[in-house]
Order: sequence, then C-alpha cells, then structure tokens
Amino acid sequence: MGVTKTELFTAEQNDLALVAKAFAHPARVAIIQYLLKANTCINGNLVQELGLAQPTISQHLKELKAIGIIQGTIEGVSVSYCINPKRWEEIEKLFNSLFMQYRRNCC
Amino acid sequence: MGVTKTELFTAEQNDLALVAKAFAHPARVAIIQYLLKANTCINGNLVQELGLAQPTISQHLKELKAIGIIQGTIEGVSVSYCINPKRWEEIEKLFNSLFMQYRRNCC
DNA sequence: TCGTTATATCGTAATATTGCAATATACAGA
DNA sequence: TCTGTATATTGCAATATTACGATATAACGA
Repeated sequence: MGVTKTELFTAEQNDLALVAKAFAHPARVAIIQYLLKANTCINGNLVQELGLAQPTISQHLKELKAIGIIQGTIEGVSVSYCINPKRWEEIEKLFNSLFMQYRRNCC
Repeated sequence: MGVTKTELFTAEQNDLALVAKAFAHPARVAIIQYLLKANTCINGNLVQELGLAQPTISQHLKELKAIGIIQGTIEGVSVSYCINPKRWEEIEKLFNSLFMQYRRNCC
C-alpha cells in the first residue's frame, strides 16, 4: 500500500514513468526550460529566477541529475548545470515512440 | 510545505507538469499503451491485463480522464475507454515544443 | 586563516500518491 | 423484482513528494 508495483510493468514502462516524473513538477519544467533557453550552461541563479528557496532548487536539480536529464560540473565556487545531450535525445525518442503509436481509428 | 507553488509558474509549465504526472506512473503508461495498441476502444479488462486490483485501475482511469488523455463512454454494463484524439495531439505538441527548444551548443 | 559566496545535506512538517478491501451504483437478463 | 456483472466510490494505511530552516561543505580572495 502506497508503493508503486514496478515489478508488474516492463522496463520501458517504468523508465518512461521515471522520466515523466522529472517533468511532473512545474519547478523542474521551469529549470529545464531555463537551461534550454540559456543554452550555455548556467548555475543556480535559478534561485532568483524561480521564487523558491535555495534548498528546494538544489533538491529539484538533484532529482533531474539522478534521472540523467541534466549534468553539473563544478566551476570554482559555483556549479554549472546543463542538459545531458545523450539522455535528452533518449528521452525525446522515448516519448516520440509513444506518440507515434497513435492511429486515429477509434471513437 | 508540501504544496506545489503553482502560482510561481506559467500556465504552460503547470499544464506540462500536470500532463507529465499522467505519464509518471507505470500503470498509467501501461493503460495508455494498451489503449494505443488496442486502437479500438476497450474497457476494463485492464484488470486482468495488469496485475492490479479493480479499484486501483479505476482510480488510474479516473486520473487519466481528469487530465483529458482518455474518454469513456458507457456501453451497456461496461465502459468503453479510448484516447482523446484532440487532447492527445495537444499533449504531443506540448512535449514536442519542449524537445524542439534544444540546440546542442553546450558542454 | 578568516570571511564570503555558492551549493548540498539534514531534519521535519505538510501534503499528495498508491493500493486495496469494503461497499455502492447501475445496467441487463431471468 | 432479483441476480449477476461491470465499474465507481469511500475510507484508510503505507509511502512518496514538496518545501524550507538550519546547518554543513567547499572554493575563493583578502
């Protein structure tokens, strides 16, 4: 009770769910969009950009990093985060292959 | 504490997060994939397909319906669920516009 | 070394999600 | 009307997520 029964589902289904979880919070969407726009790697001036506290941002970054969407490199005092190109492509394919499956034959 | 601060983010960011939440559970991914494959609208034989209890499936279907991804029509005793074409297209665009934003200039 | 700056981690409170037994509802056929 | 079948709702326990104050860590410059 309360635990997702991952063993019932395929690896693909679980991976998609995991990735979707990364997108499942507006703060993380905002972080991703900010990184996409900034293009060049930027660090946690996100704290000023979004209205959330520093520990909260840090936690969201950690989750995004855990899923592999972003990567961070230490740049002296600060940390430079950016989109992980390989994982991003992987994720894009994961979603696209789902969207592709749809044929409008029904209803 | 514990509440997502939706007011800090744009409508687009919140909508994307909401939709992503629908995909953020393997059972819901499995339901969507099943509907995509079956193509023709099917009902809750999902209970046998997935290994989850009937109330659990019903709950997931309710969430998917609330987000608009699927629609159900009463078919006598059973309910016929299927992908909502318009919403599906909308969601596809929502994700694609995010994926499009990426230019590999960084790292 | 000391202070400053940038991040990360810990601990915890509030809230949300997941799963299911029990129960309710709603339809169809006898 | 009664019975079975299909689905929904309720209530609750277990767990996960979100947010942040307090505190730790780590690098730099004076």
